[in-house]
Amino acid sequence: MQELSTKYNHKEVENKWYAFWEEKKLFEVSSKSSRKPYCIVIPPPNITGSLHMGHALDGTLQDILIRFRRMQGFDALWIPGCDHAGIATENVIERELAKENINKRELGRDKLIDKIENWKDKHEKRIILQLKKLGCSCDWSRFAFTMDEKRSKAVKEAFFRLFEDGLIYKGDYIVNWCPRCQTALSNVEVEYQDTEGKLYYINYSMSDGKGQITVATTRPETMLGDTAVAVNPKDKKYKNLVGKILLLPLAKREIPIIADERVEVSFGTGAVKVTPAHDPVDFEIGKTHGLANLIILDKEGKMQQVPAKYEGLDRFKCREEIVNDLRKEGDLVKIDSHLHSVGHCYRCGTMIEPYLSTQWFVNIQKLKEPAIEAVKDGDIKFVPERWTKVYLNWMEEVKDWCISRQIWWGHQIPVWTRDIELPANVKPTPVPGHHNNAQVLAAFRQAIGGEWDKIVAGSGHYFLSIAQHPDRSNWIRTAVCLTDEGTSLQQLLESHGWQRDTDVLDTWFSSALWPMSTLGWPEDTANLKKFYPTSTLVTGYEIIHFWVARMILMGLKFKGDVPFRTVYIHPIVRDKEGKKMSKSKGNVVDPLDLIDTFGVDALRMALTQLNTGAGQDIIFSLDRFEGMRNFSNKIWNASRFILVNLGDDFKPVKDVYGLSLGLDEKFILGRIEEVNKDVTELLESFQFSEAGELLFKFFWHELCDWYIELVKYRLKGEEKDSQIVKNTLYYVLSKTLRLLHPFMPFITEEIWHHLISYDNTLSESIVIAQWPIPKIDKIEKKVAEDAFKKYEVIQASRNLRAEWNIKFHESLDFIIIASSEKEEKILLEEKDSIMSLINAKSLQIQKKVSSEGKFSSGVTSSSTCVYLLLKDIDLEKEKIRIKEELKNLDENLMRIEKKLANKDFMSKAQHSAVEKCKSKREELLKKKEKLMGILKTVGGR
RNA sequence: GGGCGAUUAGCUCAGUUGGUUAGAGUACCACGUUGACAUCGUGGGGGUCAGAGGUUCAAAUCCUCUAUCGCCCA
Repeated sequence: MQELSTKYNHKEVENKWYAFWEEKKLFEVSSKSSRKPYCIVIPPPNITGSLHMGHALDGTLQDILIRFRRMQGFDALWIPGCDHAGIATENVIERELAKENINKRELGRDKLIDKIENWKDKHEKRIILQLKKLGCSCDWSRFAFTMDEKRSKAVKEAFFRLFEDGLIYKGDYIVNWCPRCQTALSNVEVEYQDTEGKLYYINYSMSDGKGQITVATTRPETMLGDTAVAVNPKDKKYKNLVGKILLLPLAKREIPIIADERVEVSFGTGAVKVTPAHDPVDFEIGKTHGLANLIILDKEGKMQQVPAKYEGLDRFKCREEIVNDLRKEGDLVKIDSHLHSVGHCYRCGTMIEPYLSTQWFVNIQKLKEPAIEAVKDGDIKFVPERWTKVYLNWMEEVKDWCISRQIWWGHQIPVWTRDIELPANVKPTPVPGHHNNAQVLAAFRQAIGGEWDKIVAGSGHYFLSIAQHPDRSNWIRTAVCLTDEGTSLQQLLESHGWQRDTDVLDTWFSSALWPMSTLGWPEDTANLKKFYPTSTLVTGYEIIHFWVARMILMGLKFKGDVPFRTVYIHPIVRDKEGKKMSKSKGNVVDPLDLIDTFGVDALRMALTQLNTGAGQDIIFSLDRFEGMRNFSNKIWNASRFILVNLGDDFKPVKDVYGLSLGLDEKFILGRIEEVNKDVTELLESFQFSEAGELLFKFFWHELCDWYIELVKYRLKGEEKDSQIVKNTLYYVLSKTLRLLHPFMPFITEEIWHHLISYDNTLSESIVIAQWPIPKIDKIEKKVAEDAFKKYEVIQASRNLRAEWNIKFHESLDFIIIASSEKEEKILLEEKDSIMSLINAKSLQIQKKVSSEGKFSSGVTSSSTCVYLLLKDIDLEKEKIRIKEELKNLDENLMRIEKKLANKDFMSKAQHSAVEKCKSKREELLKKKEKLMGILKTVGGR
């Protein structure tokens, strides 16, 4: 037996085992094995960042599940990977370029992508390293990236099929535009701040000069783009005005008054201006009412297509001008101050501009039904259940998914378009997607010089969509979607004037395919057959919409089956003030720092316990990490104690239950079987914190505080007895280590390797050790009851020592009077171990004590009396002490008597509740009697 | 505006379908280094379960309202 340090040194231990696991390929899973599949795909961290506490929690929970299932004998496959985070990544690189005064447009698309790829390789390595540091047992041979070849293939295939089915279309959409960064922002990149703004009340006059209506707006400059004024149809004060025509001030353009339910009656005057091209709600209203979209701002936020006076003005400057002019014309009624939430660019802080642009969409309305049914029918289960509602609410009201982004880093949309003029006598097909209109097709063929057939002959997979040109009659817009890039078909198309769309797809488009694409889809692979649907998805609630929902939509569409059976939703880790951690706030905690300080096992255990059942957000606090570091040390030292005491020659028996076990053995063995059963059930039902806490309590407060303390003296005693103790310790430790392993993989592996020296049938790594099977038939309720009687006597004795401030090393004389024959028998049998734990010089177990004795006394819950003999006892103090206890007991007793005196309780309460109450009363009465007796001998009444 | 959730010890949090004297980690107090562990041991103090009503024999737990805080969607 080598020397073991008295302190657990996590750094030494952690460094060696991950390399060992990798070398032995313990995490790699084959699709050919016949074992049952259990599969998790990682929610891909994005390569812009390093891992934060959220990832640490996410990774820990997934790893617990995977390690648990692997030990249970499943083919437990955890597929790792990263996503390319289009906008965020491109922006990081752009910022780096900006430092060198380079603009991405000068650099060009290809060179920018080269730069990003270099950067990506570096960051991807770092993320992998971090996941390994966390102990994540992923199958690294299957590492996937959303833009690698296989995943790209999946993206193209999915896009093609959706396009072919007419589920992808191009349309107008209001995006969040940053006039400074010159790009559209995704919703998550917009930060909303409550801002003290102004509410302007403006009079719009009727075109016939009869009357007017007052509208309220926070952005008067956009009035130049107004195409209507809207009121709520339920609003009585405007009922008669709906349908009337107004003359827009300053622009002097005629616009109608319309009625729409989306108008809030209580906002301003209840009448609002409608600027469809510059406000998301107005855009929706405009669509309903067929209003024109007037785009009056350019990409830099300057006015355009407005009266010459305002043309080219910055939006804020223009606001001043407009307000002045309205005032001059007498159309400005008043200006109120107004608090509202305004979106700002998360990178540069510029106020974002809702901006109308043409984007690609997936028609979700046609896909969502099965995604709703799957969850309603229980094909997919959310844990905790309450997230089901969040998912369903969103899915039921889902809008079509805007999948295009005006950036370069991502999957470029595989569509080539060309506009073609038709002969005057042919009418274009109005609906896109139908290229079976013979007349149009014929005309189309003719229009491109009869070369179409030549172009497409034997040139692979394509889909041609023809639609009427949006602006020119008698023109068509053709769009060809391809499944492959760099083909001869692509070259031919391009040489014939087709141009590829420059947009790229939303990162979530590729992530949505992740559970399939990581298993090889669209190929019909053995992996896909074995592991799809995957078992569990573990992720935070903030991406239920972004990701979980879309994976379900895509899985059902392309595989006809859900992507996973269970979605485990965990909370967000917040800082100590409850704020979300973010780089810009500077409140992030780096898990690697915590690992360095406390050890990764402590970090994992702490996160597990903080991730409580209710799914409450986790408020970061160091206490728990410290506590779990201490726990690691406790495990280390208890194991060290056991190993040292087993000695070098120990050989475990085959069946510990075949030995003649004492009460303490029976108790601790019964408990480990129980814990074994409970931890298994808890993990199967995703109750991570409960499982972790149970193991913590068992190890520290049952195994260490009781069993190990009780048997210390026996290890030095008679050989036959010490063998029983050693075998029990060995058995319990070996089971506990395996139960702890999913939570604390490193320390358990380290100790496991010490156990291997005693038993060469143990697996070469705890990673692949069999999950222990609880021997439920060995759990005896009576054993626990008996053991508790003994432990209570010990506690009572310790209590007395503490009351009189007597140090433990002072050996003392004790007398016990058992409350029953049965208990007396137990205590007699257990006398030696009781004496060792209370450091008794002598211990008499007798029927009664002499009334002249000088002792301090305590009574256990079963009314066994423990007497500590003292030479110089302060009888007054002892009296007060006993009286105090009696008072306490009386209060208790009164409460119970009151209950039992209540007729309603006796007649209506469950029988078991009444019985429990009665036996409690008996217990207390008996105890009271003993205490009274003691009080009498002390001389008090 | 719609929805979801929270409020329990100084701090961070548990508390399954109502029935314990309401628990844990941490902090605090007293005593203790007895060879597994001071990252420890033994013992202890500390809570009107946000507030008000209600249902019930019985409420931290179920219902309603109020207050405060947080999140999501619009």
